[in-house]
Amino acid sequence: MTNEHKRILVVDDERQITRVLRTTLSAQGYDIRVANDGEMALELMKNWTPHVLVTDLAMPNLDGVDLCRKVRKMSQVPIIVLSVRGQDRSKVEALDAGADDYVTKPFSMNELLARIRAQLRRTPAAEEQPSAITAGDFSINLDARAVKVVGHEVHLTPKEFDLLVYLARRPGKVVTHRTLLAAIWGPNSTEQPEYLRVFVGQLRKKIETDPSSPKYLLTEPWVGYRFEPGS
Amino acid sequence: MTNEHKRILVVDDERQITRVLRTTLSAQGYDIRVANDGEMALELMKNWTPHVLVTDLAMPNLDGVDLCRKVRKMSQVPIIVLSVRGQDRSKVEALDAGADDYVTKPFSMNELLARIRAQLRRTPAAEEQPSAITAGDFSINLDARAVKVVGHEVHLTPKEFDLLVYLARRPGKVVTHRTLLAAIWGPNSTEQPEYLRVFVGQLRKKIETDPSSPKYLLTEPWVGYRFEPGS
DNA sequence: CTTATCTTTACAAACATTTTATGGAGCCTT
DNA sequence: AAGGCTCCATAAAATGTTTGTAAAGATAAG
Repeated sequence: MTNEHKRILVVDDERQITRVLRTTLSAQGYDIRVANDGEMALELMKNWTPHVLVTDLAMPNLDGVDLCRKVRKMSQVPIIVLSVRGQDRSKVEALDAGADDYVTKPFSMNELLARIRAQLRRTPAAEEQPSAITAGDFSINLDARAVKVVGHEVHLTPKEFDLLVYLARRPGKVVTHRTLLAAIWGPNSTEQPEYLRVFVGQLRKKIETDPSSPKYLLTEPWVGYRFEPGS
Repeated sequence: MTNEHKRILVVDDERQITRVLRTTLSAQGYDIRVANDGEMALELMKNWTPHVLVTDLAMPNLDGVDLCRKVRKMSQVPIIVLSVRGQDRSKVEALDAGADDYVTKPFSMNELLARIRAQLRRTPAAEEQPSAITAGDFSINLDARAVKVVGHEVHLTPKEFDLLVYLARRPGKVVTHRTLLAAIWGPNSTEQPEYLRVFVGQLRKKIETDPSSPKYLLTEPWVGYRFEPGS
């Protein structure tokens, strides 16, 4: 099994830790994203649906235990908790809150990697879980490839769908033409930005109420496009 | 959730340990059986199919790592390894051999109990495959390989049946051509998507009221097919 | 040998994508 | 302020691929 396309969300407020984890895990071929607190992690969960979540216990805003509880309400993703606290009370609390594993800091990176592999191994059916992106007016069911805008279902062609999903996973962020072309049409097609305009236009016709003054799929002149999920 | 009827197999050659575990786990309401080495554990596995396996690493006859490997060939039961060895090498080896968790001795009983709960939580009813699928207008008897659509029985050939069942198990989800071909015709046949069209056509002739505008077996152009059970 | 099933082939229709063309909006130079 | 330039939006034609369907050949079971 390759690690590619396996997404791991790392949650920790200490930059030191997140930097090391990002580097090491990326080197293993995993797809990594980092959140600095629980709130941020929950936001990311909605659009990015990682295959494993690795989180610290002590954090500002929303601590690890509460994060576990909230995540469990929306997902079965395996959770590995990292913490300096070695008492059983902490461990029991975290595990009963929904965590699947608890590793005490300082820990060996090899051990963490093995534990991640063990968690990934248990969920080959990860594909079976309905994955969806819900944000603002949008609800995108990745399995059914169905898109709903304010409750109204629209049908998209493959490229349109890929384009929307790519943007919807990065709400509010400007994505350059180059990046979009590379993401949807492959890295060799970054020279002709022609299609992009056409497809953005078609997508707008399907998802916008008034395609001539877009609300969701915005143009960032000279740079690229940006997706705003609305309300 | 009650712990009753949850079976835990404890494997350790030290009577001291097994006695404590048996007492504590039984007090929690679990159903316990003990094996004193790996061989014995494998024997027991065949007839008793525990919900969790807790095993020591160092054992006569068949050690913990080998036990993991052998168990994994026949079962997906969660395995928790107990060991005095705290080096990452041991941990990595055991986890990669199929263990789901690794606890270093001495350990707190509360922690072990929490880890057992965490493992049990992940496997609710994963095992049982229903012998029939009923959804919407369809009723599929997997044993008899018989299909009824709105009460009307239809006869399907083996491949047609396999195709329908594969799709019906994932209602609403788009299944790619590649996946379908691999599932029905074997992983080597993903290059010739010819049959698929033909079989989908035949299946439609048999299950759809109007095959030219399908209602149940839908095409997702450029992607694959999708099954909707109707009403 | 007959029958049921599976495989292969061929072609028109349906569809997504790519290409091309046109008009407009904003920015810079003069 | 006017012209030239680039970038953006849109429509529509051209291209190429995928899909539905029928039917003929191949294979296996009884």
